[in-house]
Amino acid sequence: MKKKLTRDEIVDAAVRYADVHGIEQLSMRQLAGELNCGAMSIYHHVANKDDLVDLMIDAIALEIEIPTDISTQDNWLEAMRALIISAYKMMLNHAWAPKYWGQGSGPAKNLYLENVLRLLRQAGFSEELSCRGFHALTMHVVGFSMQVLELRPLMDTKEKVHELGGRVLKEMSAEEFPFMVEHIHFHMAGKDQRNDFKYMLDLILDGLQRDYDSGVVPT
Amino acid sequence: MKKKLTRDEIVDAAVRYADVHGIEQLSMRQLAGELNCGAMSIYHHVANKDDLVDLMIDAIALEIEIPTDISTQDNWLEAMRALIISAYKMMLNHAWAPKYWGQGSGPAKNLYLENVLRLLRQAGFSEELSCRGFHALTMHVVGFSMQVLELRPLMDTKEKVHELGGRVLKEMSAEEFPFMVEHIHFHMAGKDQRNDFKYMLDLILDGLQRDYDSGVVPT
DNA sequence: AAAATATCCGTACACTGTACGAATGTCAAG
DNA sequence: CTTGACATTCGTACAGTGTACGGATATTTT
Repeated sequence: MKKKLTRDEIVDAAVRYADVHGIEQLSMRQLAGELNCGAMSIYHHVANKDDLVDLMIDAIALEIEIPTDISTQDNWLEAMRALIISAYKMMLNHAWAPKYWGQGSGPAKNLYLENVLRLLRQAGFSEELSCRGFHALTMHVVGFSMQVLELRPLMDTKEKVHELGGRVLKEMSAEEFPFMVEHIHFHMAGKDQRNDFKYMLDLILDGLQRDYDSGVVPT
Repeated sequence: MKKKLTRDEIVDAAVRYADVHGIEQLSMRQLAGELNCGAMSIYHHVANKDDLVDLMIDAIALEIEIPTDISTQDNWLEAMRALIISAYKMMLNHAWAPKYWGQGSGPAKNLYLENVLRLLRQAGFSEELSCRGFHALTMHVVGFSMQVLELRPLMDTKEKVHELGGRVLKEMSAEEFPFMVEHIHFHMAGKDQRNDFKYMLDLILDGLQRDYDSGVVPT
């Protein structure tokens, strides 16, 4: 018998492999190669591949920084901002995560979700408004990171932006899609250095705060 | 020789098959069975499976209702609302769409994106603010529909909501996750009949309008 | 020491995408 | 009508996938 194989080792190796090579390249045999073991050995610690992905999701969920009770008391808004941004950054560190985030449900992920809810409820939001805020915020993290992660590999250097922009522009007529062409030129000029994630995050948070202050009932 | 096979037939059949059985069940052989042809025949009309998915994306993009110039003149806001909601409804009709939306780039999809940009620019938004609005709105469609489509099959009937809620509650201790437990009970009570998609959409649109009125420069 | 259990892994099977080339149909020029 | 070029269909084959099964070996329990 070789070395003792553990669940955590397997999951860690799978996460690393997916980070580097993409999750579509992650197969049980590849992973076994990484772990210097036979492919079927993995199945003694993991039910099947879907189960493995679930465990991977919860492994990366651990990277989210959970607010302490102390940091909460000051003001819920800053604590929430930090929590959501931390979750967002975690997603950006694992390009495969947003697409699979939804199908996982482990303790670390639950702790994250619990804290989103907690900050809202303890700030005095009604169950209804908390429910709305909860879904809005968690959706924003997944949706935005997915969008960014699709675009980023195509535009992470100035050269690539130009190369891609040029290729797209060649196939797209300026008569048919004048605003798209303008938009691509805008990106190619490198003028999009804003942080839209935080902008939209504040949009949501401000909206929630307004509804809270005005006592609006969600409809 | 059997019947003449066309690209559109293939793509339509693929979309229907993915709608019914899920895209993960869509294989070239299954699709060939649906079309009463050999698996390899498909490759004469389609480069490979990725290409097929691209074509599927553009096929469903056709379902988005594009605003006419007339409907635009009244007010851009209502036209934009209608356009975005139409795109959202299209996504809901094709559960596999949001995950693959990003990797497709055909004329119908481009026309949709072009119109999002057009409405903003013709309403007088700067390039900068249009860029922000464009990404915010298109992201909202994909992100929100993905979230909804993950949850919906688990909670599309009262029985399933109860069954799922009960199962989750059994594994989740109320001491560890009190707010999650409360949240699940809230959903199980059927009190979440709001339309959060439109709520958040208006949040974005109002935010853009405010920035426009106050002449804020995106940072 | 013997039996039970945990862990590892080689083999096999049904499935996938698709490269290759052979078969068959369609059509145009001689 | 014949012939040659091209379009279209599809059978076979191959490498890769997830994983069921059962045998081998190590560890623990009795």
